[in-house]
Amino acid sequence: MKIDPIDILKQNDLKHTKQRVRVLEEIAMDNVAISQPELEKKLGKEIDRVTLYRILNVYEDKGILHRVMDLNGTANYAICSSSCTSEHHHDEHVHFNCTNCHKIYCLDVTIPQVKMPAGFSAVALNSTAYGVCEKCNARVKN
Amino acid sequence: MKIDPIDILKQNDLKHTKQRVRVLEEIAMDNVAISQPELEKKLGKEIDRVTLYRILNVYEDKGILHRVMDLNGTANYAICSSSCTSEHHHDEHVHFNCTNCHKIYCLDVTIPQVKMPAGFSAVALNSTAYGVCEKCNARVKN
DNA sequence: TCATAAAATGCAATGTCATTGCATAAACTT
DNA sequence: AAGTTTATGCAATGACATTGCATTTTATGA
Repeated sequence: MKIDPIDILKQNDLKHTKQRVRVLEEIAMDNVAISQPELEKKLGKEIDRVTLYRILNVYEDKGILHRVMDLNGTANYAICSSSCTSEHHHDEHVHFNCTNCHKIYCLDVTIPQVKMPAGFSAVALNSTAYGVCEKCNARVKN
Repeated sequence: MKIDPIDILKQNDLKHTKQRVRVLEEIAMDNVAISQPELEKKLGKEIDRVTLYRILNVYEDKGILHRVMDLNGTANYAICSSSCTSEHHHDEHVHFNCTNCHKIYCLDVTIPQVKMPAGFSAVALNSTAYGVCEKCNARVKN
């Protein structure tokens, strides 16, 4: 999937600023979700802390990014599939949270449906696996 | 399942203090996970903020409680099944996070196993459904 | 039961992280 | 190009968690 930050901004009626473009570029870099602290480390020289928060919030509201919480309650962000809108976030894939490098991967694995008990109506289902990721496993072996 | 706070403390080599007992009592009250802020609201008069944090941490370390993060990154705590130890948390049931009352339920539904991509080794799998819970659904209908 | 040692508690201070208000700067419109 | 609207950056504030230390409480053994 090709990501064009400028297209995304236009489609969502957002003004085109270099900060917003940079954030999208950074998050689209690979298929892992990136945490707010990491983003801040990478973009801190170019973008103010506050602006970063605001951009991330706008993107989440618009359905451009989805937010995943890791075990420490830190927010991680990844590009949403194209079907997400501000009304509906479809985030129906399994996440993988590496306990070594703390990266969160969006796996290409759909979440198996589970039966809810009577009275409970679910609108979304999240699933996160914890363990050691590809890269960290490789690093140990070699 | 019957919960006896004093037994639990003995089994885990923890000193018997009234604060520790109160925390366990409060969390064992129903089958939903309770958040740190809620606990603080309920116990704030009896227990100092800091002590509460420390107790929760000890309980988590010992495998007495497990911690679930909600969408806002707030920690929620629930009594662990008896098989949890400080080395291994088995938390292999689906959680239900009510978007109305924000309670987190531990459902009696085991998480379906999912296949990991090559290279990824998972040691734990968490699953959380979001929606409206039993009680909130009932409240709307009547 | 009392004295002692070990540990938990409460308070104050510190640290981290997120949010708000406002002046300035940048982007879209005509 | 000028004016309006919106985003940005900075400073201040607010919410939340952690650490150090003095005091209190619990467990142990005479």
